[in-house]
Parts: sequence; C-alpha cells; structure tokens
Amino acid sequence: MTRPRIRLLIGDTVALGPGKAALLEAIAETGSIASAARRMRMSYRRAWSLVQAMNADFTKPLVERAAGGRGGGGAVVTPLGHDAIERYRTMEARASAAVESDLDGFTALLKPQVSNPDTDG
Amino acid sequence: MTRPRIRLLIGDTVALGPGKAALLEAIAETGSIASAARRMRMSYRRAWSLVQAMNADFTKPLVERAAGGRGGGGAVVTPLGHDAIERYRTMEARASAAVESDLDGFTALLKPQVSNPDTDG
DNA sequence: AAGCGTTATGCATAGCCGTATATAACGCAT
DNA sequence: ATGCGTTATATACGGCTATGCATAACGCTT
Repeated sequence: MTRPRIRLLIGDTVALGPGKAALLEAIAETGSIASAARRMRMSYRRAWSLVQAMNADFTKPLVERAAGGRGGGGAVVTPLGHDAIERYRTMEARASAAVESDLDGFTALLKPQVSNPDTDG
Repeated sequence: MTRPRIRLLIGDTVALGPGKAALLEAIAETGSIASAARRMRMSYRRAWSLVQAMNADFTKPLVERAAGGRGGGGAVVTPLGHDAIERYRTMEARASAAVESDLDGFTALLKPQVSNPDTDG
C-alpha cells in the first residue's frame, strides 16, 4: 500500500510535516512534552528541540511550557498551535484527495511489499 | 515563501520523491548516472545507490545501465521509468494545486524567512 | 521541608548517511 | 593494443542526528 506524505518547507527546512504535526497533537492530548515523547517513542531531547524549532519558526509559539507546579509542570498547545495543526491537516487531506485517483495506478508499478507492523497500526 | 513537497512511501521508505524524480530526469537528459550525479552535485555512489533502490522497488527497472562501449557506457531511463516520472509529476502538480489556496494563510503564520540562494535558483 | 514530574541543558556516544578515494571490469573507438 | 568514460564495488572518513545519561531549576502538593 502506498501513502503520500506532504511537508511544508521554508527554504529547505521543514516548517511542519507529519512528525511535528503528530508531536503537537500528542502534546495537546497528554499535556506535556515528556509524555508526548514517550508516546511517540522518541527521546525527550528530540521532542524538546522540535518544539523549540517550531516555536522559533512561527510568529508566535505553538507550544507554551511551564517547569514546576502541579504535576511537575507541562506544555500547552496555544491557539496558534491548534490553528497550525488544523491547517496542516486540511492541506494534507486535500493533497491526499487530489492524488487518490492516481495512487492505484502508481502503486501497480511497485513490487508488492511486505507489511510493516510499525506503520500499519 | 512556503513550498509543499510530496513523497510517495511504501512502508516508511520513499518509493519516489523530489530527489529521485529529479535524478531520473537528469539521467534521462544526460544519458548517464555519472553525469547526472555531477549535475546534481551528489556523489556517484549515492546516485548509483538511489538507482539501485528504485530498480529494486519497482516491478521492473526504471533505469537500464551499460558499462563499457561508446562513451564508456551509460544509463537509459526505461519506458516504465518515464511512466513513473510522469505519474509522480502529475500527482505533485495536483497536490500543489489542491493546497495552493491554503498556502498563503499558512505562510502568514510563519516568520518571514531569509531567502536561500540554493533553492531560489 | 521534602517529594514529585516536568522543563531545560550539557555532554558523551552510537548509528546512519553521504562523501571521498581507489580499483576493477566493461566495451567501443582509435 | 591503448585509451576513454562509464558502471560497479570496497573501504575509510567526517558529519550530522538521535539517544542516553546526568544534572539543575522550577513550582505545586503534601
């Protein structure tokens, strides 16, 4: 099965792609960078640096962080963050829809692949 | 300025993306992997391994190679290869078109960026 | 005051990716 | 036969990326 993925670039760095979008959503759901990182099986260091990069790339932070306090602190996706996610997801959906009719034909050119338990869910 | 890029994945490896598509076109135009690599400023090793990967992923080779002979040999993009390129380009165009109206709004969320002489042409 | 889990940061390390370099084989041209 | 530029392949190296581990600060809870 073939899937299309889109990423939105500024220059040649990724402003928002599948990874960052998923991370944002995980932060929104879990309430912290640390737990989001655990869920996504990436190091806290990496998750933190991705957040850092996103916050730096956008006009205002997508994620607001707090160290200390109830539960040790946490992170919150800002309204701008939610806006960015939503826009990304709609673009992703529209791109997929636009390409959908072509996908089967393209996939037919590919060798049958063994399924990957990691991405099949 | 923001640009969308799509790549077509099988599992989590790239079957065809911007890089491989450009390489295929460069091979088609120059007639060899070596010259295509030079044009794209990548090592012959890398270009060769990308061709290798593509040939392995598709039902039949996208590139046919010959060592020795007039001009030392060369590489030719097969009909299947041209087919794959064309399909990729149409999907790319359709995805871009589908997303175009959303791009401005998204870009407005980003900080103004310094231009990159490498990608601006 | 002590504990907790988080954010934040440094550093050392392993892995991967791509480059660079060298070498061989190939097959046509001269 | 020699030369040429290509394909093909091995090896070594540098760089980047991500991880892992350690540590500190933070601020609420108890």
